[in-house]
Amino acid sequence: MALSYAILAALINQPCSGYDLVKRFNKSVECYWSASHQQIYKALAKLEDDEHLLSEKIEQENRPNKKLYTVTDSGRRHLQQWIGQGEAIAPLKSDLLVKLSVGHTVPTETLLITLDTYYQQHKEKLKSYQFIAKQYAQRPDLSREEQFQYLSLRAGIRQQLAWIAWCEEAMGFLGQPVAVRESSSVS
Amino acid sequence: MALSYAILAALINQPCSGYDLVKRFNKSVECYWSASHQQIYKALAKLEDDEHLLSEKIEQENRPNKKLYTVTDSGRRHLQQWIGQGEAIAPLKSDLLVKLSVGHTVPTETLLITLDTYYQQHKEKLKSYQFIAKQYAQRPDLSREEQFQYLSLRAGIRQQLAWIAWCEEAMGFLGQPVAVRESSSVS
DNA sequence: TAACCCATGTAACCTGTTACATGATTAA
DNA sequence: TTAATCATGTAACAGGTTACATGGGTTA
Repeated sequence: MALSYAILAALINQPCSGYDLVKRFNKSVECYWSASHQQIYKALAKLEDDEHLLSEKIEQENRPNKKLYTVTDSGRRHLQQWIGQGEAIAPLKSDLLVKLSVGHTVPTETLLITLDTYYQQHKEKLKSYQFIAKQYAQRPDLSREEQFQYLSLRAGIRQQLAWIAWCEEAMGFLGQPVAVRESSSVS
Repeated sequence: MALSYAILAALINQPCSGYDLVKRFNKSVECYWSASHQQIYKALAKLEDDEHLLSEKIEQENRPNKKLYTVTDSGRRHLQQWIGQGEAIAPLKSDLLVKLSVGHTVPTETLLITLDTYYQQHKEKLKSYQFIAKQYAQRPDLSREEQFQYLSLRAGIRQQLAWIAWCEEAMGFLGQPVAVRESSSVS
């Protein structure tokens, strides 16, 4: 359900092919939803069937043909009415928290190793978000459209910062020096 | 998959029936995973079948009988090896962010109303987390088991705080006075 | 007497993941 | 010549949601 809306949202900003959508969904930010190409192609077919999307066949030389998808008026209305709906927030689901909540059943060393794999990933993600954010922040002439994208991006950054801060708290609790690897080494 | 582990984690702390598990999963915190009773009963049956759980039939008067589930040695090992595994962090999926990223396509007023429904829910959730956290914080004699639960809870709190701060930022961006309803009214 | 709690399930459906399939072009 | 990119799909399966089912006991 939400996937269809995420697709409409992506295509309303920039029409493209299924293949390109997959990249936009899974590479970097831009999208606050994720899906496999199988899901996306299926959802695109459904949306076209429901006349929320129009596809135009683009013939190409030296590479496969592709379909360019554009949002119809009906699709736009469909998306707009969804935006107007307040929904229940998704319940927190985190395998890391499940693991930590029974941390007393495994050796501290094991926990630290596991925790660190999550920690590194959150730091990576933060870095890639901040890289994009910097490009927005440096320009004073953002369009309203871009301002909204920037705003959403800042939520992603806040999330990652929250996770990172907590990982460091957890590492501290586990009695281990934080920041051995790279961050905040003084001097 | 992760659901089975979440069940093992919950039952290792405190054996109980399927019915009670449902409550522990969905009421308040304690669990960092969620599931419907249908899912839980199914997963319990599977876990018992795989000998990670043992069930004991409890006969009751004046109410239906129930099954008390306990984690077996095999179940404990199964959980422990999972805890030792680092996994890829779940990609951020947020319908609110999808909505805001195309905020320019709807009236500001609509966005504010939608945003507020999420905002209120995050504040509610935070309040309930903090209520439980206070009980942990007031006691200096926490067991190691409880310390780990408290630690996990603090992650939930950080998440909610991050969402709340961002909602306020977004409301500010939309040019609306924040905190009309209750929070941080000075004097 | 209506609604809710206790307690456990089945069935149909939708969503999401993994594996499989094709076939030309281009870069290492 | 191996792997990666472009481009779009099908099929089987696992995970999750919604609806349906039962039936006594308690609370308003």
